[in-house]
Amino acid sequence: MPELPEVETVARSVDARVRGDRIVQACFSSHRELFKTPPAEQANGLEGRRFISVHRTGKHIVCELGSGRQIDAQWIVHLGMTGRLLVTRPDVPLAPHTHVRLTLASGRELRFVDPRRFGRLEFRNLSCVSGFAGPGAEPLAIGRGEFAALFRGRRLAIKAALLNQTLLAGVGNIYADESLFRAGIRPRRRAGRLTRAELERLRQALRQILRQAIRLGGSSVSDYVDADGERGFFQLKHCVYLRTGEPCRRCGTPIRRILVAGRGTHFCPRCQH
DNA sequence: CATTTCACCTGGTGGC
DNA sequence: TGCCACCAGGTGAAAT
Repeated sequence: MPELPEVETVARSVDARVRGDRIVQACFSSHRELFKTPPAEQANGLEGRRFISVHRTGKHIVCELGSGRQIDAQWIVHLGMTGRLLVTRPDVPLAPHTHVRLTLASGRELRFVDPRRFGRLEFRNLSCVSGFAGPGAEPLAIGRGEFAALFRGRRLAIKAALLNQTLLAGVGNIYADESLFRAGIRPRRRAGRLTRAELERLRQALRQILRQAIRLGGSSVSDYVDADGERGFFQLKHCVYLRTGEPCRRCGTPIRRILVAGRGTHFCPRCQH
C-alpha cells in the first residue's frame, strides 16, 4: 500500500499520538517472516522504553526510543503492501492479522496489522549497532545534478529505475506512474537516454506530486489509513494510476496499461513521449 | 556488475 | 451462490 506520502502520513500521525509515551507490554504474533529481529528480542527491547520521536526515511518508519531522555534504540517498521500502524483504545476489537500490540502507559495501544505479511519489523539497540540508514536518496531533498547522476548510463526503463529503492527511496508504483505522466515521459524509456531537461522535469514533477500527496494524507486506493484510521485523498488527483481505458484528464485519450518491471504501469500514449 | 523475473501472502473484484 | 483468473501500494533472492 504505502509509498512515501502514505508512510510520511502514518509516521506523523503515530508521532503525534505516542511521542513521550512508554511501552508497558509488547505482544508479537508467531509469523516469523515479519521480524528481522526475533520477536522475543523486539518485545524485550521495547518494553520499558519511551517513544522519543517517530519519523520517516524512504518507506521506513523509524521510532526513536529511549530508556531515559537519550535515544538508545530504534524500532523500524516497513509496511510492505498492506501493513497498518494504528493507535487505538484497548477496547477496540482486534482486526484480523494483528501481529503486534504495544500497550502504552497512557492506556492506549499501538497495533501493527498486515494481512499479506509483506511488512518487516526490526529492533536496533544503538549500544550494539549503528542507527538505521536507508540506501537511497530522498526525492524531496535531492538536487538537480545528483538526481541526473542516478540515471546516467543505465539501460533499464525509467519506471524501473524510479522503483529501485537503492537509487531513490520512497517512490512506488503510484507515484512513479503519476510523476512520469506529469513530466510527459513514457515509462519504458531507457533511464540513461533521458535528456537533462526531461530529468529536471521529472524531478520537479516528483517533488510536486509527493508534496501534494502528503498534504492530502496520501492515496487510499483500497484500505490505506493513517494511525487514526483516516483515509487519504490523493487518489482523487490520480491522472493515470488505475485509470486504464478512462480518458486522459489532459487530452481525453484512453489511458493505457502495460507491464514494466513486472508492475502494472499506466500512461497516456498522447501526452507522454 | 546490471537487469529481469519470480516467489512471498491474503483479499477483493469481475466474468461465467 | 460458487468457482476461477487476475489484480493489488513492495522487496529481495535467484536467474540471466
